[in-house]
Amino acid sequence: MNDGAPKRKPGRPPSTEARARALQAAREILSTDGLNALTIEAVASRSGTGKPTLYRHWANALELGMDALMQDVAPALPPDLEASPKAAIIRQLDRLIESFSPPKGAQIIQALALCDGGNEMAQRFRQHLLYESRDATRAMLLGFIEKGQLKQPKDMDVFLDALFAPVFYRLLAGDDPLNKALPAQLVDAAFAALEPDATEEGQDT
Amino acid sequence: MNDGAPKRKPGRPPSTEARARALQAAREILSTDGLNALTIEAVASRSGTGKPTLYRHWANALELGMDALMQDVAPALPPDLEASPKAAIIRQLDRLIESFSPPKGAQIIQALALCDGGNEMAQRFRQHLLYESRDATRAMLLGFIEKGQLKQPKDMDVFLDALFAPVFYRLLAGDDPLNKALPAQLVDAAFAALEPDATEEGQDT
DNA sequence: CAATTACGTAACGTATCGTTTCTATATTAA
DNA sequence: TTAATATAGAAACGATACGTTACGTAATTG
Repeated sequence: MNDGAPKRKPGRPPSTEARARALQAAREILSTDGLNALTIEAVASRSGTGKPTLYRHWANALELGMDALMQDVAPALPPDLEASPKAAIIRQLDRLIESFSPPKGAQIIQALALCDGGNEMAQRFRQHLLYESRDATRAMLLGFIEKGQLKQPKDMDVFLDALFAPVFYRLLAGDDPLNKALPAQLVDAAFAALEPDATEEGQDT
Repeated sequence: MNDGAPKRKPGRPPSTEARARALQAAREILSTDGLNALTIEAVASRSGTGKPTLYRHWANALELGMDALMQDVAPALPPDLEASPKAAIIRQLDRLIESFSPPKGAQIIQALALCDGGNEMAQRFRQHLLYESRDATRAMLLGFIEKGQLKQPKDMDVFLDALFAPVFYRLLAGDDPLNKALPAQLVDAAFAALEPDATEEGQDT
């Protein structure tokens, strides 16, 4: 669109450095004092940025916090159709759980619960945290199904929920920290519903 | 224990009426203005209760809110071993979803995300909202298993997560309101993992 | 009645909010 | 070089809610 005309507006340009300093200060506050301590004034004083500057970039402290939290969440893995379906999904879930290591996971849940939902920042946040890895996994599953390596689940969304929802549920409950074994358990349970015949699992008892 | 001695302390007893007025005002504020608007001062002014009195009953506005929210959540159904396993579970989930009808569901999620987790109120809240129906369902499932009407899931907690986690996940995501069809979908998906042989469902295609 | 305890009101100091005003600085356009 | 423009950071503002205290009143026990 506006490629040939990198027309810069007159006047002093916004300082990318001030923005970066603010985000860095926010990440530090999050890691040590939590989301409740992340106030605009705390970030301003810690980063040496003026409050009006912060309000030019973010509508309020929560949006700043969401921005900071997103920086620490690894992007979803690209679909990997070489591995086995189970292994590929487990890798996606592992990646997700890694990004939610304390104290980040609880803070992300808090931000998800607090954010408005209507505004643009909240939508980016949800997309990044809830749907990116889910969508990548969906695409991967469709690939496996097409290749005949996977049976079609009755309802894809319900199937994906069985994989992803427990991760967030446990963060929300808070009692039971996410552990490394969870992804394999979830995948096993979900796949059991897909394999009424092929008993590759030795499911005696 | 202290049954024979209903020993009342000297002095004016706490007013149960003031407490009830506060909870009622809190419920009204929640239903119209949301959890963010539920401040101690708002409840005080609306209910005619003094702030010190409120602070005698609750440590802060969030705890008051949790107390108010709990009043609107129906208790879990008692185990029902007469119905079919699927129907009985669906009834539990229906009951749960009913309690989460807007705007309550989102507020409950918000309170779960915000509450400390360590303090006693938060534990009661989680027990009431996350675990009561889950525990009732677990007991019911064990009953069905004992009667031979249900196959034992590989991991009971993962199985219960497949039923309950998606409900909270969808509330957290916010995009996709809870609908009446969800419980049956969840139960179908979860049971698919249990019935590699007994095809009581007509699962063709 | 005296002692005790909760009630509601008013006021307090603190924190944070989001905004406004100000001067200094950086950048573009003439 | 100069004028115009827009951001930077500092300081102060009024507003809201916090959680606490002091006070006089009401209710209950002994």
